[in-house]
Amino acid sequence: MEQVDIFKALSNKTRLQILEWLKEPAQNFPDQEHAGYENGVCVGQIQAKAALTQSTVSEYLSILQRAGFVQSTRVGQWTYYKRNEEAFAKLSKIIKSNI
Amino acid sequence: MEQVDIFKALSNKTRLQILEWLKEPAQNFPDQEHAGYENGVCVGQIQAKAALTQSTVSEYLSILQRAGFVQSTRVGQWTYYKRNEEAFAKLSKIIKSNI
DNA sequence: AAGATATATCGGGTTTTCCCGATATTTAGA
DNA sequence: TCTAAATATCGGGAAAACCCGATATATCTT
Repeated sequence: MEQVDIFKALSNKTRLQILEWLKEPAQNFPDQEHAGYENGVCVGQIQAKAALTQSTVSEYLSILQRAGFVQSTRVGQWTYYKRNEEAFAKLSKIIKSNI
Repeated sequence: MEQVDIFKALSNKTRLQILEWLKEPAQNFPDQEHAGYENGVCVGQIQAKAALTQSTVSEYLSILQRAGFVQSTRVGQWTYYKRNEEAFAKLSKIIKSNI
């Protein structure tokens, strides 16, 4: 993954919003309460909130995952996505000193 | 300037490279020695190193400036661009805590 | 004032991104 | 094993970004 692709992943309003939402899963996705939030939030919940099609949201999550900002866990027929805070810390450092 | 436009400004290899070059003006632009580096580096020097057309480089610098990453100073017929380190520090913090 | 130099702006062809609908894949349950 | 549900992948039209050449603007020199 090249530097520029990291920034491309963040160059979209919806993707930035998804990352924000995932900071507070319980508050932003109360409908998923029954399943808990240990593994993050499933695609369907994110899609409903983003108000885009399922395919688009799935692709966006894939882009964020390739860039390292989220990680996914498959549980049955659901795929849960949660933030990978290390990636943000790493990028923060890079911007502070390398760029 | 919206968050997403900050990242769009960084979503291009050449623009990232320009920002890197401007970290060490004397080393990366030795041909400008006579004029000093207090105000940064002039467009022509950056253009030569980037190997893109003058219009493209001028536009790229404008994009970086709108995003706050560089600031310009006009001296005679030259426009000098230098890094604005505050913008990087600010973005670093935002990524660490806000995004 | 006229010509030369440096930079900015404009118009547009090419490439990439956005976002969709259709379809394929994976897993659960009857 | 058949159907349903959740997600991933594919193909493509529309919008945006890339990058160019041509031209406009600003400043310097003569």
